[in-house]
Amino acid sequence: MVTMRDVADRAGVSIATVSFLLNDTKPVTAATRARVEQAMAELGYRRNAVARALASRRTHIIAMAYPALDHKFGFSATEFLTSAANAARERDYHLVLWPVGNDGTELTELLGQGLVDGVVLMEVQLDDPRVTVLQELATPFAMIGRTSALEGLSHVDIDFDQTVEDAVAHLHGLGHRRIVLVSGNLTDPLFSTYGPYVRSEAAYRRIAPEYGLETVVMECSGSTQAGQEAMARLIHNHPDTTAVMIVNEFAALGSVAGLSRLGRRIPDDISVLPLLMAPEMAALTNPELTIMRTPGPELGQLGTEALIRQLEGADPLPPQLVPAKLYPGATVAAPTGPQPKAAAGRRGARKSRS
Amino acid sequence: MVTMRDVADRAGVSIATVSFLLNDTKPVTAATRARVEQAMAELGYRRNAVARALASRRTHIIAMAYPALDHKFGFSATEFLTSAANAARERDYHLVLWPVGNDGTELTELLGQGLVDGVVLMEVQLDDPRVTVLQELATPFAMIGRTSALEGLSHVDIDFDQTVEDAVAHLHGLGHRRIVLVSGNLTDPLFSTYGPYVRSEAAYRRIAPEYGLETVVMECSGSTQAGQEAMARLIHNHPDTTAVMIVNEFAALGSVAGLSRLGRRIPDDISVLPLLMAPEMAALTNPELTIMRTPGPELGQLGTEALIRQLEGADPLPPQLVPAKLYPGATVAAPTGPQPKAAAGRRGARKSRS
DNA sequence: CTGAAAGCGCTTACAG
DNA sequence: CTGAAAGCGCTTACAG
Repeated sequence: MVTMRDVADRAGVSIATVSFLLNDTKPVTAATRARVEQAMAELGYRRNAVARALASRRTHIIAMAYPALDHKFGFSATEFLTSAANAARERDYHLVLWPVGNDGTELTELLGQGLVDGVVLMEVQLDDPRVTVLQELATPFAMIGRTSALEGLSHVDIDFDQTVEDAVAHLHGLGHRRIVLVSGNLTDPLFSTYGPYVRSEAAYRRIAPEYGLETVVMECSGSTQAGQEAMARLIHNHPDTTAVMIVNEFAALGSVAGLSRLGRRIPDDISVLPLLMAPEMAALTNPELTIMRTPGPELGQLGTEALIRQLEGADPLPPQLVPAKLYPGATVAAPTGPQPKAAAGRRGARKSRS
Repeated sequence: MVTMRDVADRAGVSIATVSFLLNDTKPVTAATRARVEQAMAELGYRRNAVARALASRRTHIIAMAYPALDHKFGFSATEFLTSAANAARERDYHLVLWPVGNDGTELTELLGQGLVDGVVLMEVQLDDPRVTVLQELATPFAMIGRTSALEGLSHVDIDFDQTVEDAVAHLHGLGHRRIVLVSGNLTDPLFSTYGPYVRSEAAYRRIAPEYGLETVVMECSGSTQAGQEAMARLIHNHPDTTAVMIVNEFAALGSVAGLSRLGRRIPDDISVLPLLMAPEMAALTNPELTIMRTPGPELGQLGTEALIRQLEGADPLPPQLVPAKLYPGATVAAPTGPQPKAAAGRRGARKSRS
């Protein structure tokens, strides 16, 4: 292995000088620089990351902590992960993947090893024990998602308000007046404080009335099976529904299969609009889904960037909320059947929202 | 930060003794052990991973190198990744994710940093430049997948022969005599040497005749769109096909949609059997797919295990080939239409393969 | 069974 | 602008 010592000897300088040049931490004359750079090139020198980490107390490794047991690792999670890994690489950091429980004990254990400079937290609960752990250990971190209490916490997240607003506006504009939201299974303690469900539902309950719409929220677990079953309940309990918005991406896929099996034509009889989904997944159904596209690549990048800025002492990245944007497919269209009276009578009831 | 020095002082021993005990590398008397362990507990000592790495030349970090640009990161890849990350954690290793190109230049760059003990290679090409790089740098590695030349290379992979054999046997047993294989797009230089396509096709060409079947191989890129289009060609060129086996998981999903749009009933008119797919994906179609289930969790775990054994100098794990197993769904059934003469005439032509 | 000491390959005050 | 030296927190021959 070629060390800094070797380079210094060949260039006729001290190892300190090599280090200064390498890190651009002190000025070096052009002549010295040339000699050192030539020596490095000739020897094929590569700076040892471990030694650097020990001496500088900065490993340039960040961890992505995701609660493996509790959340399926779907397409969206994959987008977060790969974009975070790429963003880290671009900034000369490494990303390690830490599958940990939601309770923070494993996180404590891992952080104790001193291997990482900071942590990107995925699938954040409204009250997340991992946040407490990180704060107690004074470990820099950024959240992809948000706890309820946020003061001073670095985070990026989906803008659920804007996403739901855009989705409702789109459907309403097409003429839909019976729009149901399929959210999560809030009786499951794990998901009753899961941001995407809670925030989507809150946004829907606030926005739908502004459009003169009745609010109907259905609970549904995050699996294709559950999504399929939910559609049977929907048809039974809310037969006049013309459009369904659905939060979980797996359930959304199941809903299409479910409606088809129940003999409902999409989008002629009913429109389906997932609120959070990756395009790769949208292409999997027949017809291809119209979706609100999860900003996974953006958020993975932003979350990583927010963390690295903290680590480098740069200006902090302000919290960013990014909406899911409409990504056209073939499951949303104007309703064709007769409009329910109540809704029809409310046309124009939409409040101005300039 | 509590260091080994602090522990040693409080226990009244040298730091060497603490290290010996911690690593179980030299015997320590019960009395000494008790004192040291108490000191560690009282101080909340955690061994610093970076210092250990520098002194021992073993970082306990392994990298998963995946060619991000060239391969979609689908469900199967996610299964490999998460199971590898879990396996690493269980053995007290960390897994970093390296999105790298297929050509090995970035890999060289990253390996030079000395951060990882070894590499798990994903999406291995038959002739993979990354393998050359790893060998030249004498970096331990394990492949999930296989190059053509294998002597001495640690690897785990799908058992394509067994998988295709099982799939053909299953379909044949149900009465199918016109079984088409939809493989990859071999005109694309990147995929003409991609193991899953090449090996599936080779296995099919070898096995089908043993069952008295005519071999028909269709090319198809790895997207839902391509899978859909391939079905139009299939219906046109090979109208008497009763069953289709399809390698790529995205194309497989598209094929179901494509056949439906073309008015073919699945499985009444035609059976569909993907050769490599994750169950989460199989649930997405209507009807739900019968699949050969990719052994992603097994292979991710085995590949990681194979690498770690090399690193620890344990008995090497022999190369493992794991077949995809039949995972029942609703897209495979006995053919209902009239059997084509040629095939019918060959019944019983199956060679004995005891 | 235990310890003193060298060393892993860097970074970083400190001095000049 | 450059260098000598201490130190990061461990592991590991070597000696006893």
